[in-house]
Amino acid sequence: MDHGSWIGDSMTADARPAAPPLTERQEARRRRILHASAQLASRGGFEAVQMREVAEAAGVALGTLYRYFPSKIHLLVATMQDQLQHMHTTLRKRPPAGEDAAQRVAETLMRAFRALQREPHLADAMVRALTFADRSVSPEVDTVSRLTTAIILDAMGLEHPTPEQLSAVRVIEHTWHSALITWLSGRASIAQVKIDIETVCRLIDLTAEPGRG
Amino acid sequence: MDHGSWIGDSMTADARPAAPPLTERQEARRRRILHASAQLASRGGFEAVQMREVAEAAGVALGTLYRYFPSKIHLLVATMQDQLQHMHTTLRKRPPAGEDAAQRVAETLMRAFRALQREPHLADAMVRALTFADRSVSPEVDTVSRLTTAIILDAMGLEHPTPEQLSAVRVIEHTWHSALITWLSGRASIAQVKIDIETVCRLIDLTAEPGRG
DNA sequence: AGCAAGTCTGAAACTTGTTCTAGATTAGCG
DNA sequence: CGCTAATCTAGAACAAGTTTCAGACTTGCT
Repeated sequence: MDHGSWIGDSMTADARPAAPPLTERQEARRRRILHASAQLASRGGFEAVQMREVAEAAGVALGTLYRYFPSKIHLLVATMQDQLQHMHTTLRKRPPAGEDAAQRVAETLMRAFRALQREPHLADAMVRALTFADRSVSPEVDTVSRLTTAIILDAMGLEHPTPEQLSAVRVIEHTWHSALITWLSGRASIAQVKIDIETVCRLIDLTAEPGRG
Repeated sequence: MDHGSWIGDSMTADARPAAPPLTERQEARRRRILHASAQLASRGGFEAVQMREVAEAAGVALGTLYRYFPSKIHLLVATMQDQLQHMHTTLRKRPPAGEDAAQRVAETLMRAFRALQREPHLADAMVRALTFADRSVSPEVDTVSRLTTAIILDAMGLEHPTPEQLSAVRVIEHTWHSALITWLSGRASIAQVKIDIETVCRLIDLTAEPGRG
């Protein structure tokens, strides 16, 4: 239940001193662990990411794995953070081309969705971990959430969103996560996820500032 | 991984013969189990619902518990089904009084939210189980989803919703579940959940049939 | 180089969800 | 009532996440 401080623990709030800078070998270990995690997840989803196997595949002792990531959930959320970062840079290269903000956001999310479809097991592991995470993972989940928000705001082309627009973005994120869950558990089709995304994106029109981008 | 057929397994599809009718003692056992589950969940949330403890509190052997509910997730989803049923009947007694459909839905969901706030640990256990459930629990999760849909449609006062309206309802459900998650994990305040609910309910206005209730 | 503090390893132990087994109990039926 | 199949019980066993520990290795510092 209680995890002490761990390697890479930067603690956003000022509760603890800033992150200890990682040595090169530590950085390499961290990367190997995340890579192993993503690899195993790609094979068999959440259940296939077994801590002993991750440790072995990363060439690291079990105790060390737990020092870097204090739980399986932490590990998978960090994996998602990693993947999202990739996606964000990829998306920045080819921004969506839609007419209005709603279209661009929908297009962006559908692009992300297609990427997830290529690795459905990985998506399963990451999304399940994200929604299952309890309070002890809040800072990490929050980072993921901020990244997602940034991606959506990018697509909207907004620098200084109004509170109303931020609400719409939050609702879009809610829908995005939950729609993914229903798809992953086989309760909704790809087409249905598409419809839901397009539906929720219409909220953006409701909050558009007249005479602005 | 593979659970055989179990007590109370009614199997909506015609893959298996219909539900074996439960004897009185079996019905009583099932109730005791669900009661124990809710009780333990109310104390300490998801983690506090431990299968051995549930079995003991229900006065039933561990193997029997698993015969009635093939996994902890199944048990908690069934618990949620149970609670939702109560809520539905309660809500029917005092229908929401708002002017338009969006207001009534928002009011209904906020009422449900307040009920959950009274037992936050129970809410934690049920909602986490619901979103963590994998394909093997799809039928049960689907039942919960249909119940939720029914509650929302009740609030809207619709008998024959259009496909567009059903999309809106699905998006509202997505927001509802995901907003609850963020609240439970301490990443969103009660006020923020309220705003998100009200925001997403504005979608209803977008899909209102002109000249109909 | 040589020491102190911190880190990593390998292996065992512990926890809780899940499965299995042998025998006792119960339900349905002639 | 007495039989048979299904169900229930107690308890062991197994699986995977998590914790712990003694000893080896690194790092930073002088």
